[in-house]
Amino acid sequence: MRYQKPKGTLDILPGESQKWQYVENVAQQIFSKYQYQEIRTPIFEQYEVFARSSGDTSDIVSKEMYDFEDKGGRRLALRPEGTAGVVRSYVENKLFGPEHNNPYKVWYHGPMFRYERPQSGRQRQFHQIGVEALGSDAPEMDVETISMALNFLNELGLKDYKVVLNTLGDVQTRKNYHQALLDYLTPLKEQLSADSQIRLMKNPLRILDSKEAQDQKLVADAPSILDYLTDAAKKHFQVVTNLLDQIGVAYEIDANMVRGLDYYNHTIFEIMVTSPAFDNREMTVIAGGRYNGLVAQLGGPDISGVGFGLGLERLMLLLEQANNNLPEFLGPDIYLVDVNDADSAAVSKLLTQLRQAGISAERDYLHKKVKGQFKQANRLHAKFTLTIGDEELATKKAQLKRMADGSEFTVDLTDLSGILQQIKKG
RNA sequence: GCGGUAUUGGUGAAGUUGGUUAACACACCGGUUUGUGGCACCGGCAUACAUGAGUUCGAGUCUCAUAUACCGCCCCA
Repeated sequence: MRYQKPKGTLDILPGESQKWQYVENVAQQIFSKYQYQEIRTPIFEQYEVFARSSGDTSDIVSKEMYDFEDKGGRRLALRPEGTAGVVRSYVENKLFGPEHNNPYKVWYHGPMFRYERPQSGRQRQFHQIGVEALGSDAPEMDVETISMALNFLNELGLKDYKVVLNTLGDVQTRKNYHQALLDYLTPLKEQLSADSQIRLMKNPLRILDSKEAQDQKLVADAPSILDYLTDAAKKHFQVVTNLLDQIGVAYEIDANMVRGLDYYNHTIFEIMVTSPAFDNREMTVIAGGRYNGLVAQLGGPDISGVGFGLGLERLMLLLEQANNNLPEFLGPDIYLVDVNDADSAAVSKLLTQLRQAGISAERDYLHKKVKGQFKQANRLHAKFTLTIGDEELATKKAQLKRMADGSEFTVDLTDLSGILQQIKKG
């Protein structure tokens, strides 16, 4: 039997994992400047948490969710996205209460699961970093969210992106527009693609997003949601765009941009990039928006939220392409060579002392000969080697060799700080 | 869920109309150097061609099924 990882999953091996740590560290740094703190919620939740929040007819719920029954007969699901779990936690822990700071700002990172066909940058287990700000319906909060996303990308050295913006308005807007769209499209039903004919019943907004040429032609003359905004919704969006203008964030408005999840309203945005990593096709790396009403939907008070999520697999492809100086794993500062097994205990003892003194140190564990140990030290990119044998142990003097140029220094084995000093000099 | 392409050692791969020991290179290990790396030379390294069936005297080479990867659709991060 030959085992292989499940379809659509990835081993993130050493070498690769450094990049992930780097990105997560940058996220942590940037987000904390905006006073976001990390939250860790379960990887699985009650099925209903996702079904209720995302919408029963959404693709995620209807065909992409990993749902299962546990041994106690509970219906659970692996999280397909991060927001629902965070909101559930916010409600369950009553984080809206007066003793907590609101807006309550959290970020998270971790694996998400969707049962779909894997492709480049798309996995069944994939990873997202996301942020949520709960408890403010101020448009300023939308803008902060967008600018934080951009700040994050900038810090990673990614520059070639554009911000695409739209508004889905409030409940009344949605209702009015929904009807207007139906009025327009229903007579044209026969001209729509087969997929879009189904969408017409389930979620007509999605037709706006169709890639079928025949649909796009019809959509071009469809009513725009921007003409159906209520006064309040219009005002909210205006403040958002004004603020973006004032802080110098360029954006495009795409009135046809929609969302696969039902819980969004008001401002939605995507940050898109065009990169050789995706064959120079436009690709969304960050998507977010406002979801007033979701907290209430999951049993909490009528509290607003806004956030975004980004796919780490896609981000990694971009970073590789951008070829920014990503961190590499460094070899040991010193590699201890033991000449024969009898000296092994002394070597291990010194090794421990060196590590306790705060430097990275390594030795041989394969009983290699001296030559082999030097090869190994070279391969690990060790900065120094220290050779220890009977003679050295007897005289307490040993040769510290700088691997870069081969120069050697005699050091006193009883003088740990002297050795450390020499190593720190490089 | 639908369609297309692919799958040979640790890696990159060659494998002719199905017919002896699965080429070559890199990496790795060992030796030349009985205590010192990066170079050179020598040697070693796939009972095995994704898995399972089938056709055949004989299959890495043909057929079918399954798995996985990649690409497109759907959808999305």
